[in-house]
Amino acid sequence: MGWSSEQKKNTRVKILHSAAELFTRDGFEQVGIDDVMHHAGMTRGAFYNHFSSKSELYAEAILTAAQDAQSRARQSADINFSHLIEQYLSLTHRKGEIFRCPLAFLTTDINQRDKHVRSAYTKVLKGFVQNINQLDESSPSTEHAMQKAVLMIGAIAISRAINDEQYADKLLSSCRDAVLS
Amino acid sequence: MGWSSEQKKNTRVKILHSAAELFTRDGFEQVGIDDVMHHAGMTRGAFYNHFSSKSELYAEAILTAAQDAQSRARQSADINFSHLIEQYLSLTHRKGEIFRCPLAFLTTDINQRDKHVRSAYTKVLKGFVQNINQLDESSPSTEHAMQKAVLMIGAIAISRAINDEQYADKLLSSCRDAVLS
DNA sequence: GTCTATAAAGGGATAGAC
DNA sequence: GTCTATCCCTTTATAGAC
Repeated sequence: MGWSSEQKKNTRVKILHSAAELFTRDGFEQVGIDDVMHHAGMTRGAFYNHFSSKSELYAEAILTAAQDAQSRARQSADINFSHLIEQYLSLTHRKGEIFRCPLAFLTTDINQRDKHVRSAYTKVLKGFVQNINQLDESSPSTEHAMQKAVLMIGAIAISRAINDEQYADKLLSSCRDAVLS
Repeated sequence: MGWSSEQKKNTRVKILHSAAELFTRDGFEQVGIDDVMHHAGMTRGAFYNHFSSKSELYAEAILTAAQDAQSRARQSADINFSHLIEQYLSLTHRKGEIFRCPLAFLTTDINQRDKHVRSAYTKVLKGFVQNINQLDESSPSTEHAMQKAVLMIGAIAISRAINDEQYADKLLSSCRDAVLS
């Protein structure tokens, strides 16, 4: 790979990280290509040298967002089941301050998009369930892993929607108890 | 109340049911005021005689959608805990064919909206948890009701996002088992 | 109270200079 | 490959006729 094409790949990666950050924060419709590019240090015109459409960007950004969230989460916790749960179902995650799992932050955003976006989301979800199944020593089955995944993702998604901080805290801690029991 | 103001209220209610149906199906951004009004049998200009903004309509439509979903669900099932669960976690609900719970269909749509929208969602969620707590005879506590609510809402929301029908079915049935156990 | 017409703003996508 | 400029369409919200 020559210098120019390597540079191009770096730019592409930079756009993807920018998109992952903005999309998970504000959703597909609220984020413009202008926002993504300016956040990456460029202007809108350069975008179409790297992606053919906003939707294509979104699909890839979901995969990037999942990787980003995982690597940021691992900086502050061991790879241990109960630590993973506590970090996922934390106030920090609910507020989206350090990492944002796209499964929880974009859940109902996905349904209306094209098949590539939905496939990306599906791929991330399957990896998430598999991770739980491997780390959880108490009950190794896909069904139990799915239940725990739904409790985790659902708790973050719902607690972010509601307006009552105390209720959100209680919801999170209730689900933490359920997943860890 | 005179004839004209009663007529006005009827029109308002008609707009709300139209909005509830379209918003739960396609989300806030995908639905225009034009769509809502034409689906209610009117044109866009008439809208602002009933609501001051799209956001205000959305907040009220969430409450209406919750009532509509509940009344439609009760037409085909007894008010019984296990029947409620089976209907909520059904293929019909996942596909949104007959009723659509706004808690599950609009989850991550809510976070970006104003406080009135979030308050409406919060109110519906609290009612949902309370309903579960009253109907569930096995474990009467707010914490258990919250866990079940998250499993139900999360399962529908996630299963609608993904692209793999078989996986979605397995996810739904796993959560059904968890809630009914 | 509902209609048509229009203002005003935003954003996806493309063209062409550099 | 990135820039500025522009096209074009959608959509919220308002004005004024009926």
